[in-house]
Amino acid sequence: MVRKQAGKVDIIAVAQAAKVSPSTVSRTFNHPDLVNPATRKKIDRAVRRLGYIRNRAAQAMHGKRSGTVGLVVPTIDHAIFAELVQSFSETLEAAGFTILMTSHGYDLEREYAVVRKLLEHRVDGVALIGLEHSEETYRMLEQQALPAVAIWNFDASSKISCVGAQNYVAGQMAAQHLVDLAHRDIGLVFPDMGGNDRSADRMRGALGVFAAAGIDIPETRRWVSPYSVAQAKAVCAKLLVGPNRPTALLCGNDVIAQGCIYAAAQTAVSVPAELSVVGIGDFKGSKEMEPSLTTVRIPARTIGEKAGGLIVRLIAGEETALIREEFPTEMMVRGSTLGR
Amino acid sequence: MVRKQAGKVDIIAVAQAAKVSPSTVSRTFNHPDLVNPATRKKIDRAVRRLGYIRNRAAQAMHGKRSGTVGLVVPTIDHAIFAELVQSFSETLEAAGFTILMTSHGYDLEREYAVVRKLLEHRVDGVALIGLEHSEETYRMLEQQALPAVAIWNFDASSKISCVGAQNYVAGQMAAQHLVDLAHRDIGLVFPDMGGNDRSADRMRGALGVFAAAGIDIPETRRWVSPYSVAQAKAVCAKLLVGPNRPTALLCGNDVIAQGCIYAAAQTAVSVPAELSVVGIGDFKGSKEMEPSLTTVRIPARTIGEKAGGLIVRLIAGEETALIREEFPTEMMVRGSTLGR
DNA sequence: AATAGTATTGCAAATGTTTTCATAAAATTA
DNA sequence: TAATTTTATGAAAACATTTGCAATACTATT
Repeated sequence: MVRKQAGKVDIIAVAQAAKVSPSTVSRTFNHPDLVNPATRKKIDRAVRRLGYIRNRAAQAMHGKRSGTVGLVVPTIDHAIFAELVQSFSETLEAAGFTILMTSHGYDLEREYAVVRKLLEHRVDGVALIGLEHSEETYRMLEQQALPAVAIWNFDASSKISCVGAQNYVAGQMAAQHLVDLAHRDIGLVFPDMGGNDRSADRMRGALGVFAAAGIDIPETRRWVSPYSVAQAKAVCAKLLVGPNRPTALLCGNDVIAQGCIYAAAQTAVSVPAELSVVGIGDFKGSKEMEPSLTTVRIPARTIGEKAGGLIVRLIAGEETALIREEFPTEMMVRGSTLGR
Repeated sequence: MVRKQAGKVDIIAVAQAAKVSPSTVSRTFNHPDLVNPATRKKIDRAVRRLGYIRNRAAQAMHGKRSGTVGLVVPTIDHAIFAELVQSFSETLEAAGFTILMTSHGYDLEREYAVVRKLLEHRVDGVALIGLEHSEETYRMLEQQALPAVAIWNFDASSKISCVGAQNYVAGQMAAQHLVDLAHRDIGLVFPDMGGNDRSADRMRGALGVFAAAGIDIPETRRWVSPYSVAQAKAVCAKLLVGPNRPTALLCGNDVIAQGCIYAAAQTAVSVPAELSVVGIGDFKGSKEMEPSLTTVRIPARTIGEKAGGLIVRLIAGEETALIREEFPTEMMVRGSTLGR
């Protein structure tokens, strides 16, 4: 008697049930046009009856694509990445891919490890957030000759394909807006910059504009806040009490800006009359809050979609060179800022 | 001369480079204690020099686990799922798994298709959101005897393991709070209930409490809003104008509640003096907004973590029965509600 | 020094599929 | 009706690993 693990339905079991060879079953899946409709029907029935599910792992061994794309994010739990990830994965799913997602919590060493793990799973391509990655990560990607795209940042001299905006410019825009409104005493509230080139670029852009306008931002006017409404609110609440407060706050992103606006409400500082607040990102809800948030729009959905499309093309081999797509940022002037 | 694809480094190439057999290389990875430390070092060097990356697909063929867990969500782009997904995946990554994530946009047919695709990739387990799934999906999971857990809802008679809260109770709590505050003219703002048992359960719970208190909520006091601050704000702004408005609003979740509060600010209706607003979920930021949102807390992080832990145990075979873990909801009374 | 263990290693079979090549059957043409 | 082409199928090799078994090389024991 043949030993037959219950529930262990493979292509051979299907072949036996349908009284054909395994090759034919395989063909029904991969090249249906090559098999007789009648046979196909028999096989379909057997597949259904046995509850057979193809084994992509075994397919992947034949140099076939695995049908997966790796996505590496610092964390999903940020409004902005959620939006990005959603549009990126929608695009890829529409093209028949499944997303292998991992996060590294802004730790570049861990990023290397997770990318490596993705490669072990033989993903057909990888997407990373930003352009700041360890040498090792870049080397590995290059050596494996794997389609890779960096999402979120645009850099004309990036080592891998990228789809995104110039955070540097976003920082400039936000700063310029405040300068245009004649603010001179400006506070900066930014997240920590370790392993986060987005933030660093924005800060650089902003400082450049301020310097050009002859505005100095001393250390005492710079605050660090994690990416969290709660913590940003706490940080801002502290800086807003007392008479010596800035007339405007430039925040590293919208979540921090949101925290600042709530802090102002809490401490009865009127926005925008007494304090202008500008964010960066234009997250969902920023426009709706009261007062609505003045911010620099970075088109997350579009970027996610385009990045998805690009990696599909890269995998299909339709695109072979290094591709860089830039999406412009846009100043969204709303209710949270006012001229001096 | 042996044909040798450049960059095609497999275990055999490593074996040759290290002058051992492929078996030994394999063992260095899977049972390092069985191989001589000196040999191991040789092999390690070869691996490093050649940039070899193991092929999990090939491993998975030997009945070994794939090291992946499927996660199926309606969408990631909701604050609440982001939090859940993050804590779930952190737990799994810590246990060495990689997440295969897909979304279905609240379409149960599509859900079946994506779960099937996950099975093709031979995930070691699957996690789904909620307990409302198609018959086919349940059947397939059962037939494949795959570790599966439903996250978010608790139901004492669920067909698969579940880790979550009772949305029914959450609805009750929110309603009871308003009843306790002596509100009688109450409006309901809920998302559409198709493919979304969470919402439906909350609504049922709330209506039960109102009925018991002798409060009727006519059709004219029920509004539907998608899960979006912007749209919720628009819906609420409309219902708040005019003299005939309810004294309290019970919202299907915090995002909608947030929209309502902004709408009130926009239309100069004072919260909580003129209008009480209660949400469900206690998302990040709900506590910080001004006024802070009264809501029913569903502990997303904890649920995500526990669900992750459970599926790990299920996969390891440490847990074999159907497990159901309930996490209690909690009424968070904050600034957005006031007695009549 | 002989024996019995024990630690290492290699060989070969097995895993679930795809694909090339060959063959058989059917359809078309002369 | 025979020859030719086309269509449909199967056999077997290939893919990159793991693992049971057997063989060999050490160690410890007497």
